[in-house]
Amino acid sequence: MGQTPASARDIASLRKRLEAYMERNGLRSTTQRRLVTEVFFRSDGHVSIEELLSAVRRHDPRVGYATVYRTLKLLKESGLAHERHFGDGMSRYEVHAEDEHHDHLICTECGRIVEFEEPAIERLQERVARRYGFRLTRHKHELYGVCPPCDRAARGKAT
Amino acid sequence: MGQTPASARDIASLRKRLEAYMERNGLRSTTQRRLVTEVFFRSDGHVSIEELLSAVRRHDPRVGYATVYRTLKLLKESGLAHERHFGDGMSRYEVHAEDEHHDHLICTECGRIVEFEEPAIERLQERVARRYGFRLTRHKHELYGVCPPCDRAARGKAT
DNA sequence: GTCGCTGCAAAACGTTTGCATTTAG
DNA sequence: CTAAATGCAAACGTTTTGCAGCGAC
Repeated sequence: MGQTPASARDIASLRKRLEAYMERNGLRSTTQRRLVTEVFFRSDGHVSIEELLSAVRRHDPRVGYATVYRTLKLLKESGLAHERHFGDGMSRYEVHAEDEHHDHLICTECGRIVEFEEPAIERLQERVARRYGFRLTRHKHELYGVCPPCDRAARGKAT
Repeated sequence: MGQTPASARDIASLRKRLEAYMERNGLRSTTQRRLVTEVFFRSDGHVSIEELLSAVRRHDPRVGYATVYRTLKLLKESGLAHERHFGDGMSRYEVHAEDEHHDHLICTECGRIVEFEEPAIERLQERVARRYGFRLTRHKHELYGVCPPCDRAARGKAT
């Protein structure tokens, strides 16, 4: 599923896309940038800047906040990362695989994030947009609720 | 439609719900609180704190930011307001009519917000949640795109 | 007279930016 | 050598909070 880190083959392709983008824009491949992007590509799920930075710092403790922010901005611009806001106050980032698209189910108890795809919903969205004459560019669809383990725990405690 | 201010009857009911909530919780009905809530109930669409505060200050210039924030927190907690985040960096609030539910189409050019309802999508959401065993509590569904006037303007300029 | 509320200003939060220094090309 | 990238700390915009004084009940 989408929660698992990108495979070796995927990472090679991500690296390649990034290099192409950087070359095209006269950007430089620095030690820190390589480190941050590699850690990001291998991360699973939906990382925050904090999480990313502390993972990066395990390899090189001198890397600063700003570099991580700037590198993720670059990844967004190059289309390799998606920025998400799940209402916990900070941005989270996930690897953007060229083709695939999904939305999210979020557990309000433990913060677990599950990805889902539902083509029927996508089609209906297009219909809604057409109804109002909008040309759709993107969307955000998040379902908030309680995941099975948390729900069991809650029911256990109550009564 | 949902964009228009609540009618006189609605406002009476909102006021009543708020009073009940305040009484239940031993809260006090102050001049500022009444002013902020009245302005909010009469507002149409999706107000930001800034917009709300400046509307409030037209009636009483001494009211401070903190009061508006605190009053909106109260309105959220009492279930009378919904907080929304459309990615422009600040929270927006809308009156939460007991029964009705809708989602949003947002124009990325001019910021226009259109509300929509699509029961078929709601049903599919439930199905997705069931698929993963989640007990759904709420959701966020936003479609971003270009509204008809902006789209026309864009096409006019190009080519 | 309580105790909750207000207004102010200060702090907090995640994020961005200016600048001197380092480093890739 | 030049221009881009780094790391730090300071600035940012939004939201929250501490506190002395005020006002509802």
